[in-house]
Amino acid sequence: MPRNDKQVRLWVEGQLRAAGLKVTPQRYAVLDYLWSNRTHPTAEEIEAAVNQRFPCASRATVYNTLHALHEAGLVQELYGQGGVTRYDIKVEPHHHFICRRCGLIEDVKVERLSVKARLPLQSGHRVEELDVVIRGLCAKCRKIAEG
Amino acid sequence: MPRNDKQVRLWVEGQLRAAGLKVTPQRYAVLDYLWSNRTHPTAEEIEAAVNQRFPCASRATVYNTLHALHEAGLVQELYGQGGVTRYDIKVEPHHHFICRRCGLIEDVKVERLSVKARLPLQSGHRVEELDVVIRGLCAKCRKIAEG
DNA sequence: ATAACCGTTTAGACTTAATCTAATTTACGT
DNA sequence: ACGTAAATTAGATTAAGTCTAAACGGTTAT
Ligand SMILES: [Mn+2]
Ligand SMILES: [Mn+2]
Ligand SMILES: [Zn+2]
Ligand SMILES: [Zn+2]
Repeated sequence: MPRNDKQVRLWVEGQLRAAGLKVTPQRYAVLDYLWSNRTHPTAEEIEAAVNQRFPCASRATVYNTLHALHEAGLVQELYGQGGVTRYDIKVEPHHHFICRRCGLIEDVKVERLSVKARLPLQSGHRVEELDVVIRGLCAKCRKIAEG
Repeated sequence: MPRNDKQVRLWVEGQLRAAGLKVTPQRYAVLDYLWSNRTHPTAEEIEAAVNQRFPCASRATVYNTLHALHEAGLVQELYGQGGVTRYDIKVEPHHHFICRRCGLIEDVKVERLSVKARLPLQSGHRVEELDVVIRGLCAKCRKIAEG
């Protein structure tokens, strides 16, 4: 796990190369942003952040990159209410709490959840991944709702 | 659990009234359709099905109804790849398997999965619901992919 | 039954996340 | 350096879902 800027650079480049992707400034910027911002940003937020200093990535490229990273298993896509996909770097597996009122998304460590699937399913499907979304009211919205 | 048409009619009407909703032909049609079609249809599919005989529900009404039923806890919304929400009547809790290749959505009985959340979360959030999505390749796509 | 109220329905315009396209640029192996 | 396949781009396009203001119709009270 990289600690300083140089290590992050090498890690990001290594991850891209390992996924068979050319290392472009755009891809670097997107993956570097996701590495240092675990806030489940939307594609639009990523585009804005990445283009803050020197505009360098078009919308199409941001989407292309995110899809490539997703297929490479480096990035998780979160589909939620509102039809806006959010993106999350996949450094270690974790689940999510989502507040139904304010939309807050919070990581939930796997240790706080015990999920055991009786696998493989009888149907012959191959299970690759288990996404758990805990829904409810965050502490803040709870206060408001409970009065 | 209703068995014949008349019982279904009474059940559907009762559910609507219990949710504080007026019983309109449009709402009846949507809920009745979801009762008898557990295929995770999209709003568009529901609209088409409901309007097959006598057009009676506009797009806005289909969405209004689905949202009302969702808020009443009668209908579950499934957000997935492609930004198209799918709807599922909530008769008994269950989870879902989704094939990443062909998009197949299959119910997974809760008995096949043991999910235990160490709750409540320390954060003070109120947990209301646990959605589990099992992702992978369905038997059919598995064969194609594995050659 | 009648009336009146307010929740519900409606068509169609509108918003916007995401995709598509075809021309241009660029990373990288040789 | 060069050549080529891969990647980027601006802008048009698609389509899921929302919004609006006018008309309608369940429900309840009389
Ligand atoms: Mn996360
Ligand atoms: Mn289901
Ligand atoms: Zn909240
Ligand atoms: Zn499949």
